[in-house]
Amino acid sequence: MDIGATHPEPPAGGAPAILQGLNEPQQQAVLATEGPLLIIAGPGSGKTRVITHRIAYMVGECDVRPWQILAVTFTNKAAREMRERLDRLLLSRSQDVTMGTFHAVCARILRRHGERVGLDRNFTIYDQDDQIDALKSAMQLADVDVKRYPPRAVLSRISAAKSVLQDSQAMARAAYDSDDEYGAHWIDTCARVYRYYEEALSRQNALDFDDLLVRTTHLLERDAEVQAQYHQRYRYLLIDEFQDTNVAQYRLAQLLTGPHRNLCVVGDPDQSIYAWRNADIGNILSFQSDYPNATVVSLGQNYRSTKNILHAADSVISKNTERIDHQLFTDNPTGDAVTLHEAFSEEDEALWAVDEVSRLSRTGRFRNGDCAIMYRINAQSRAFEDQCMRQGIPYRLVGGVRFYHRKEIKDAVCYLRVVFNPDDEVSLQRVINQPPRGLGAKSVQQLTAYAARRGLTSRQAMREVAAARAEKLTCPIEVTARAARAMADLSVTLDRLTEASRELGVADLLDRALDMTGLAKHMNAQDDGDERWENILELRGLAEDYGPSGNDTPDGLGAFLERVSLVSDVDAYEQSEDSLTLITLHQAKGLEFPVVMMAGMEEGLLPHSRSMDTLAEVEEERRLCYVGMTRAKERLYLLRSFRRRYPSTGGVTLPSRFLEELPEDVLASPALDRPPGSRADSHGLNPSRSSRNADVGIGGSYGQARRASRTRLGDGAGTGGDATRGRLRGNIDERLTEWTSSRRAPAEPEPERVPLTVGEIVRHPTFGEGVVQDVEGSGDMEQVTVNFPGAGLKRLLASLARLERG
DNA sequence: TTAGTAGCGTTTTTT
DNA sequence: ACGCTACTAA
Repeated sequence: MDIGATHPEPPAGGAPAILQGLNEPQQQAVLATEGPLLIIAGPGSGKTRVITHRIAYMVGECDVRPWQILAVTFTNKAAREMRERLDRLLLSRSQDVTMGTFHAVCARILRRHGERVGLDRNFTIYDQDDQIDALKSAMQLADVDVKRYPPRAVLSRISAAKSVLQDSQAMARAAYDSDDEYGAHWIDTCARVYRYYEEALSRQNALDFDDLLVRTTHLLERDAEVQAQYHQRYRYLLIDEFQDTNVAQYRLAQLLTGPHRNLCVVGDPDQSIYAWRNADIGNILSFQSDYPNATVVSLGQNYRSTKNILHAADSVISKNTERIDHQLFTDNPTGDAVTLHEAFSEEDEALWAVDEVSRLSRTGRFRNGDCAIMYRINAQSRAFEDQCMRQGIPYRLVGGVRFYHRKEIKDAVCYLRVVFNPDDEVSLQRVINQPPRGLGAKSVQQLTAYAARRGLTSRQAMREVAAARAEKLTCPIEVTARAARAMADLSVTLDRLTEASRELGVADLLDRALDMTGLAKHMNAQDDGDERWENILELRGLAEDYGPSGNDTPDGLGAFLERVSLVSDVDAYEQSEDSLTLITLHQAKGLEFPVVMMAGMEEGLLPHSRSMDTLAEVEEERRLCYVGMTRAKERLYLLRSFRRRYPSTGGVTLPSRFLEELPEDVLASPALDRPPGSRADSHGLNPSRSSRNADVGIGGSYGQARRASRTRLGDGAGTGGDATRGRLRGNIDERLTEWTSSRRAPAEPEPERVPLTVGEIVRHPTFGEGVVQDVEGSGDMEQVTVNFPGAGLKRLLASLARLERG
């Protein structure tokens, strides 16, 4: 608590320059270098600045060596940005500060010391697709019906267990101890699959994402020597985005923190948006009880957004019930009103948004690069991409269909993975008949069955086939002569490639692999081959940085594959200067833009239909909305479309409940000011609209309607609340009004809901059948706790959840 | 037994 | 507009 007394060597001669321009709490956070520290940092509070200044202060003023600092970030991108900022403060010395995600840090530790817990250095890292593949095989072995137990659901249960460091035995025990027979059976089944899955991954010398954390934790727990080594090495630990860490990560942080207890965590409960990935906000509470004497600093002043934007965001987030109230304030100007625009279709939404961006850049006040369009799901990006291409607006799509998930990339990478780790079953299965070489389902099945009987991996079995063939003996596996030859050939090819990997750089190895396996030829023969080949070339460009594997080269094939698994952010490479950013709300965390447009502010999209059954889910969606809004510095647009081709919205949409939570005095709704006639012309439901050419955005009635709204936008005056509400209620084209009102605003008051009772059986569209365990509140606030055998205990808002009495 | 195709159902967020 | 399954032709 008494910071001045604890930090080493208070600088002589007044305040250090590094504190210049920081407010009092920020200075406190920078100066508290020794001991545990918790920083609760609201959006735009200069958190990144505080962290980098803190590191710079430690190195510059406190005699801390850069390599003694470990900074854990949420994404690789965040690490890169932190390093760039730090570079400016520390110059070259920042290169010695270790930065990266938990997963990257763990991978490094395991490559180095994994052998101490029986892990081969050449382990493969399985991503989610690989996990599903491996899990399906495990379920087959465990004789579990994939129809009744969807692999995704099972995997997510297993992942939840790993996130709290529970192994299959512990999970089985938990199922056994459970007094709920129905749910216990489900968990027990998962635990059984889990055991097979564990064994399979261990045989294949593979780790999934969760394993990276779990295995590193085990390593540090069981090997005091290694743990002490890291305590020696890292004297200062820093975790950013602490609200998004899971239990395993927190445990890991504690293990890495030596007796010095120099653990600094930075987070914001209101920006916790990864609970679905088992992030546990309880970590913040745990930290406070584990380190009762921690210095706590709260950064509440916002330097990013205008008063209007902050007010709007605060008004939304304050609707969360499970929340520690956290006051935000800003000295920034009031700024422009928040703009609400309601389009008729997703194409119109995109047209309007891109038009608005180009209009803003014509005014000279903003550039394309100042603007970002944010959305809930990746599929929404398409309409915006189309519009950008039509209007010739340069854009940068972040994430999207992930580069490494494209089929051709995945195939090429899997070949390299098999070359690197011959026991990687998942990758081998994927490429064994890619390109088609006569090894169909039957042959592959025979191969795996033979391998299983003999206790071999498939790759070893293939070698036997090749050996038998070379000796002109009969094939040990019952397959056709053609299949036997194909197996033998592939086996020889892979062995040669493994051989070659010792002396070739990764790019050359890739070339040879593509050639020898026939993948290159196959791809070129395909219709969309050109595009695929482009992607392959991009991968090759990445591979050029990686040399031969050698014996202990740190930057060989292994490093390349690790990078491919852990770094998903390809677009970091083509950061062209002045282009519009298209990004999901999740990915936007930690970023800021002068102009932010949030698209698809509709029920079913935000909040997403798959995340609105429980109060906890809706509150996470609300936080997501809050994160998006607080990315905006100067202008915030909220976009919504009346119609959307998205199954969960059912064609006609309802406005997001979060729009209703906006304060009325910061809104401007430019569409209101349009002359009544212009709308139908400009936005009409004419289906041929999509075929028109690109000049429409400039001329035509649409442009006029937009110009009419511009005057209103400029003066920043808020539109009356009633009018705004009226728009939300569907004060629009008559055809639509009919549709929407028939769906949304019943003429008669809704019939009183008959409350559910404990013990009643209900049916839920996603979770299936369950038993009501508890009922609280009434009316719209009626909350029920239901035990679904397939999904566990869920707390649902009865008015929201689509429950049927069973 | 394999390869190619037609039709099916399906769509969150990501280290 | 996407991938997976089931079917058919070879």
